[in-house]
Amino acid sequence: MTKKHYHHGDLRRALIARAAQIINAEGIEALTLRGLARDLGVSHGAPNRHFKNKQELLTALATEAYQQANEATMAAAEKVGEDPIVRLNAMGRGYMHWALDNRALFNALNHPDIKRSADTELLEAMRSFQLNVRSASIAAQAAGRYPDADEKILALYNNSVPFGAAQLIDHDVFAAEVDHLSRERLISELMELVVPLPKV
Amino acid sequence: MTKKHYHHGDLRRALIARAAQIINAEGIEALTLRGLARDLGVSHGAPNRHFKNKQELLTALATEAYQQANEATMAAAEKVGEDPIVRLNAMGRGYMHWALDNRALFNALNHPDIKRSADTELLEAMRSFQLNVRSASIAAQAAGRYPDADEKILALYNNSVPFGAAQLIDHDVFAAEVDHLSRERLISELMELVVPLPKV
DNA sequence: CCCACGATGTAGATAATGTCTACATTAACG
DNA sequence: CGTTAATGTAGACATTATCTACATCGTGGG
Repeated sequence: MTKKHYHHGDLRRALIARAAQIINAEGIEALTLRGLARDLGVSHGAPNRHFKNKQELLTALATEAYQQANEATMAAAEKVGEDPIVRLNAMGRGYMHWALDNRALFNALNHPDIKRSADTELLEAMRSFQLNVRSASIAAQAAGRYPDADEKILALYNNSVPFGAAQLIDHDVFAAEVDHLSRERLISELMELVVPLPKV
Repeated sequence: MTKKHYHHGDLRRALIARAAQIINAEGIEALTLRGLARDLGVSHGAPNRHFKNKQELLTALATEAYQQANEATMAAAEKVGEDPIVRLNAMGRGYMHWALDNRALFNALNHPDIKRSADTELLEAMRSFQLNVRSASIAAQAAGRYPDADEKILALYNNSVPFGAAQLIDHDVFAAEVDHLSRERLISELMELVVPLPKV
């Protein structure tokens, strides 16, 4: 058996990971620092060494989530090449896939109580993601998509669909739909409504 | 001064109203039953007469929110007459206006921790709202909007934009945009991207 | 008219939590 | 190899959710 270290090794990371699980499975109200400590086999005060309070833990969790979402979204764009319209479409799909594959983090990212107490690092992560989406939106507009629309409204629109749809699916409002259509097809057809791909 | 009644009068309603304020102002973690009791000048045990536990209060709050959102959305449709496409557009705008005018309730409605513990009444309110949106979506499709799209995906799409956009605006991600464009114009132009109104 | 009874509010107890503080152990590094 | 900062422990305290026994109210049947 693994010997008991006085020091955990990477308690900070373990706390964040376990917190994501709990929030996803039982909600933020069921998340307790003492419970986390118990689950990880450390004393109830240990988490305080890494997070001054519960809010700080939640903020760290959201930051992690934003960074992952950003990476997944941009990676999806890189895969499809240069066409700005194809890229924007791919970003929406990439975001949705990430959201549905990482529901715990996705929920953290959207949690109103987490955003409320954002620190500098989280704000930076949010800003970075927003900038990427906005740039892609502007590039697609330059390539001929909705040339007359207000740039800011277009960016809001582009955000809203993957963001809103992933939540609606996650919250089971559209659970039946996801059962019948394959998820891949659902996401593709949905994004086709927002950013139609050029006919080849 | 008002005399102190032993009985509050309508404590249940007062609790829900105050809870909405707290959640909106300080988050769900700051909401305590004892705090509510203090604010309303009753003993710490009084809320238990109306809600067996905190979850039950939150569920009641979300039910109220869904009913209001439903009413506001359908009232907006009624105002614009019979054309299904005009109605669908109006519903999106009506929903967004309600959401931004009632942020406390809107947040309750979207709160992942509230949906988790939905009871029969809340599920019914959610279902009713979904049915209304879906019917409107189908009617618009019959009137020629996206005739070839899958009906379920279309409904998801129609939901996602007002739902996602209202949250993005509320969470301050797009706060700057709302300052510069008037809210009315923002909502109209956004919905015009989703459900273009017929040229007159 | 009144009064018994259900609805509503009160007060105390208990277990659990967040967070603080003083102390213990360890790892890293000159 | 020893010092020091990082990390973990244990106990204290105020606050909370929730239960239970009791108090007060108002209302409808007699």
